[in-house]
Amino acid sequence: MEISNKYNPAVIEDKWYGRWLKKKYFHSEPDEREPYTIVIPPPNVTGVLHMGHMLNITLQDVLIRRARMQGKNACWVPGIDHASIATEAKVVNKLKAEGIDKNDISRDKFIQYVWEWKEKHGGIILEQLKKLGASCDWDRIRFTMDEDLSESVIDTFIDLYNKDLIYRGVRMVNWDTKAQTAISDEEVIHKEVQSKLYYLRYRIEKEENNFLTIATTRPETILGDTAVCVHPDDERFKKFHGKKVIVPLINRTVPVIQDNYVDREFGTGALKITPAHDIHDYEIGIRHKLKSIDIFNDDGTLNEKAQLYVGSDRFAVRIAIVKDLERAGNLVKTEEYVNKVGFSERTGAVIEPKLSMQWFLKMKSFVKPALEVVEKGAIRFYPEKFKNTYRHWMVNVRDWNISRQLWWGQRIPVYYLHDGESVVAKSAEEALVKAKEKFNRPNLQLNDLQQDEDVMDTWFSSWLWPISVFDGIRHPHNNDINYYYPTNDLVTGPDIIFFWVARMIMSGIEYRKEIPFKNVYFTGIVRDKLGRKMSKTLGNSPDPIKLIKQYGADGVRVGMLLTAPAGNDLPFDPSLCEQGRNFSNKIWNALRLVKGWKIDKSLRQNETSEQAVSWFEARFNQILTDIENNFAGYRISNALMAVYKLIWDDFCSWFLEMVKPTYQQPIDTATYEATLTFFEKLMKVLHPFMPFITEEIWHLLRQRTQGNDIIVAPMPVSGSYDEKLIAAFERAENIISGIRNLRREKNIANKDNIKLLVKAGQQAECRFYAVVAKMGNISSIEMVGDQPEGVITFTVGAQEFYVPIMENVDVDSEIKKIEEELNYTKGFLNSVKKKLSNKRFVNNAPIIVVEKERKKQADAETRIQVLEQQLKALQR
RNA sequence: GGGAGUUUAGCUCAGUUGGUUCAGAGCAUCUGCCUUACAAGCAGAGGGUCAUAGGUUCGAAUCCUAUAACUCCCA
Repeated sequence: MEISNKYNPAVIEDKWYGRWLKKKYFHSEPDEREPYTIVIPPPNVTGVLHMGHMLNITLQDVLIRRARMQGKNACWVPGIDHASIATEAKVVNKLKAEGIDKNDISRDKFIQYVWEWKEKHGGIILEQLKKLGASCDWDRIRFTMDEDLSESVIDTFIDLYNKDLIYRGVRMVNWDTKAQTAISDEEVIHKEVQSKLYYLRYRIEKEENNFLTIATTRPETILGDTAVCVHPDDERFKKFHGKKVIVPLINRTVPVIQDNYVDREFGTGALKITPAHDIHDYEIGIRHKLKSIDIFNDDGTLNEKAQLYVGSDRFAVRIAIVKDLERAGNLVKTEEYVNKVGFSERTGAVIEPKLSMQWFLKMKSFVKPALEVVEKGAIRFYPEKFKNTYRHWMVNVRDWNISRQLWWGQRIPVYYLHDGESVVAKSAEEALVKAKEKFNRPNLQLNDLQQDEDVMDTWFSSWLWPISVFDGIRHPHNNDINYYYPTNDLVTGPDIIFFWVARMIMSGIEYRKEIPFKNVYFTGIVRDKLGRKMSKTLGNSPDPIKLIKQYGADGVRVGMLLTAPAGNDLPFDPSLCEQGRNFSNKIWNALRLVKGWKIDKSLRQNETSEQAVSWFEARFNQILTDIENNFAGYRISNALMAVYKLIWDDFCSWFLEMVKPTYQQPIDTATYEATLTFFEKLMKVLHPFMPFITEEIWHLLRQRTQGNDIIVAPMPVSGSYDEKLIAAFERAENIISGIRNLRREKNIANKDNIKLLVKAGQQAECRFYAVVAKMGNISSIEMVGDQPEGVITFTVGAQEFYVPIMENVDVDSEIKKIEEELNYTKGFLNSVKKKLSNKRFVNNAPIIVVEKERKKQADAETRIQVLEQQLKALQR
């Protein structure tokens, strides 16, 4: 068989992905097997594949493929979410470019445009996932705006409303002036910025030259001031108590009030109060029954209530008003100042605290059970440290603002009458029936009802995801939800622990009385080499599709996983994928070697091969146990590293070298069969990590019947193994390494065979001498009594070995070598003796530990004896 | 301002309830090899005061206290 000497992934990957799809291996239907379920964290409909997805998806694919091979009914549900703000912004911009203003078209027309956009550009990302090998059940793709999922969202709203958990009210919200909608607390990013602190003086009413000075970072908001506040105990301001001051430029008279909130150390100790535009001022305003003057329009420009600068943007006004204040003599001084400013996660706009009417979900009743399932371990977090973050948020949780002033999303199912009364219903028709009854007004018509203009937060769809993808909200007893829920593992980033993970736990308990998943694996955040988050604006993210072309999907998967332990940041360097590609190539070449062998059925298995096979059998089971433990603890990268070394070091470097027949010689059947079987097992263990190359090799190793594909082959399970055998082999490895060192030192080429003499004694025996002979190219191994003339020596443990050499032995260098070893061993012995002579150690330490030390002492002593004898022999 | 976490080799990280000369892995580096599967390779080697200072203990990378630096979350 001709197999190219470089592995070529591109063709093979497309071929196998196509066949897997065709055979429906990814598809799952409920049956009698144990289910294993993952729901994908739905990417944005607007998104394109980035490195974060690559990591996340690779991990999920590893888990799902492993479960599939373990005989479970594996179901990985893919999907996308509608990303209300981002998508709406995209479409608004697109329309603007075409000369269409959103405000000039109807809501229905706009939504139609969004759907068109979605059909054309949405969900590219899912197609890209296929390139990576993702084995999602593509027949189960869900979209948060699908009819059934939308209905689930509406039903949930109505249900929670009826349970009195949803309310509407005017609150201070985070206003995104660009998207012109409120956003939740979690969508605000606080960043430190360099700004200025302006000291402004307010004249005291009815007094000519008496002023009170305040400090502010937002001078433009003085136009909305309704008070100035000082600390009640602050001596400096006692004289102003009960007085009034005049707001500069607009000459509004406002009271000086007292409140403990004021930080006396900050600024001048006096605070201007603008209840409409600051959350703390808002609260003070309520306490002191202050008026609230909202001076901003929704887009961040000033309205007529500001009196001045009407129509100008808030940041332009800041510059202008400072000049005017200076001119009017109110600006005392300006200081440089670093403060934290909130930005919109979606649009980047500076958040404007704004009073507005919104819908909220009460969170309090959800907290206790949602916290408990994590605290008590019903749901486990990997790494565990995120429990702290979760707890902290839960304990301090605030009501969730679920309304958004947008059109793209599920519209709030509340219908208002002209007099402001309202009903909550699934449709206008239903609302009409309800309204007629509720208000006893049988003559009401459909056009007497006006539906709420707002839509719901996208996360209000996502929090139902593990339930709604199986239609478990609308039909709580259907087969799918009963079978697949709760799901098993969730793989996601720690950045959405509150947005999403916490809320799914809440909704799961509320609607299924059960947790939505058992384990949450938090991935690291993919960063560039300099530690910066990968982002489009920085342009520091490599194109995943290009990477796959360059290194193969398997190579990229390995590259992502090897250095990505859970929860740690992953500083990504494309050269990591090179390691993955090299590994593919290594495996490929192992295949070429094995498939190149000629088999001779008449040949009996030689001793070396027999030993090699018995060792690898044991070694495989030993490492497989490790791998299983790593999976159990979600140490996925450790599991991969273990297979990597098992294949590269143990299988390729040791096993294959041991059983490899000499050039152009045939191999016996028993060894050949054993080799193929090992190779097969290794490919199975590796398959979840590197699905493509393993499937290809699976089919090249042996003829397979229809349907005998590795993707559905049973995963090997670790068996017991002989630890003594493995230890004995390690000793053989040490002997071989001794021989290799000796060859290098004495410049004896590998192809020149040598003799090995073993000093007779207790430790002289080794069950792997045949292996030693082959790997060291030894012509014969003989037992001898005393050290013969003309040999050089090396020791393994306390066992001496001699190799006769042609040239004269360099006595001096031999002596030096032995003296070095002797020194080291004596030092070691000393430290052990010191320990043992310490009575408190011997009395207090566990017996096993003391025994170990005694054994060390004995071993060191015999070794010293041996070395000293060698030294004597040389010095003769 | 409040909270959490991190600090071990050039880089990324292991190090399980203190106990082997305990300081480890992968990559990178260096040396020697085109040895008939693989130079995308083989055989070797070097490299760390376990952030700092105290403490507990027979014994500390591991437990405690303080300090420093960094990261994240929240207000």
